[in-house]
Amino acid sequence: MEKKLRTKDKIVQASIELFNAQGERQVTTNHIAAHLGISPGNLYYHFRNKEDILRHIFKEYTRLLESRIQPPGDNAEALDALANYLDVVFELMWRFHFFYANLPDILARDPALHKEYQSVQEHVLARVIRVLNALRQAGVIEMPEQETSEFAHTIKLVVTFWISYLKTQAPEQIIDQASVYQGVLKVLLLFKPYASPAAMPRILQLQQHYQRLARQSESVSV
Amino acid sequence: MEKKLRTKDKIVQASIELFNAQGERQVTTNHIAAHLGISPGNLYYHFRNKEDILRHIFKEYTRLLESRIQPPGDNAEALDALANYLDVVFELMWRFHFFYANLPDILARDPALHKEYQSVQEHVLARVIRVLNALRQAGVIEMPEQETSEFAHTIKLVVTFWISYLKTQAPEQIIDQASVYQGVLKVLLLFKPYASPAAMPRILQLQQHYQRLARQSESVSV
DNA sequence: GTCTATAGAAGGATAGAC
DNA sequence: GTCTATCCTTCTATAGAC
Repeated sequence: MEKKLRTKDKIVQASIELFNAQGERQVTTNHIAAHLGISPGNLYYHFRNKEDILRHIFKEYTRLLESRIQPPGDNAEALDALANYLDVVFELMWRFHFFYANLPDILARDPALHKEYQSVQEHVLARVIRVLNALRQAGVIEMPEQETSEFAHTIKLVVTFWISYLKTQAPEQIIDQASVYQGVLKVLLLFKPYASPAAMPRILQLQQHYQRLARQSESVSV
Repeated sequence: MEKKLRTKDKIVQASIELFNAQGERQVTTNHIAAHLGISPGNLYYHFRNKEDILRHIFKEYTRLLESRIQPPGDNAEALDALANYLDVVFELMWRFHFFYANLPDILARDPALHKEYQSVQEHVLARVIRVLNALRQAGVIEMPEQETSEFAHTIKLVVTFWISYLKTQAPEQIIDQASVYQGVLKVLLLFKPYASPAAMPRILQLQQHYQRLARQSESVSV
């Protein structure tokens, strides 16, 4: 929240910016330093190497994820929990989209980061399963209980690689916030065939909500 | 089919092998040359650069894809067309899994290859839509017509990034043929909620077929 | 904390002899 | 067609002065 950032924080913020704009692989430590008007030596005073920067970025990502997602105890309304999950996940996906654009590559280069990522993903999977079970119990979806876990994996796959899919389909890598939100619609589509007739209006309402957010983007008509 | 391969073909074959085993990014032109016991200079006599090799590999991939997939006119049985699509796509995915393991990265480095890939993908999308329409007309699935295209994209996304998902989830990148076939099961799961009661037995039968192929792998229990 | 200068390593690619 | 030798470029990372 402070206006004055220490150099270390400025490096993290500039890295996120540059990675998102040009791709993580394209941006070197020298580029980051030049962008900030500092020397490479100074950057290496604050971080051991580029992986070290990436780990800090991931920590920041995790911190935001955990702070924004609804606490598990909050049983207000099953569909609200789903919307909250989608809101949080896709907004962070937009803010850190460089990470999702080349996930296997980034993880393969740093086993320590890969481990951390997996540990976070276990929590995410558990949360998705919890949301699905709540939706079943609330009568929103009709889904065999033994399919829940598999379905949760499918959701996670679609969410995680939506950005990558966009990049492989689009002629240029024009990823904007609206195109990211088209991914939410893809996830909702997965739910639709499971929706109970009674819950259909609410699902359609949710769909329209995200359609508005995704509208601005004509980049990909998928 | 010939036993004697020209050096150029040997380079392509060795590249596929090494890329699959160690990842495309990790394998340099020098590695490829050394593996074949030839000089780097010799390799560069046959190929302008590494991208040139990758383009040749992709051409080989495309050739196999088109030669094995059922011709569109063949209206024998809608579910057979689906099985044929899954068989061909996942078998080739296994043989060229390095390509799928880092698709956005590989495509981002070579705009020409990206264009070719997109052109092939358009054909694939059209084929998937044709299969879906055939399944609807045969009464195998019940799906609103206006959802078909979106659903086809979802299938393509899940297929394309199944390998990447495996790599992000598994502790080590142990991709074997059985784990690749678990992706077929994920795709079938997408179909299940749309299956008409009458067709369910056939779908389950297909599911069991691929479960046998996927059985050997305990690497990931997703 | 920050800078300048530079070492060091890796990979891609080419020249020229055979 | 193939080899040896080598250059060029890019990037990471460190040493040492301020």
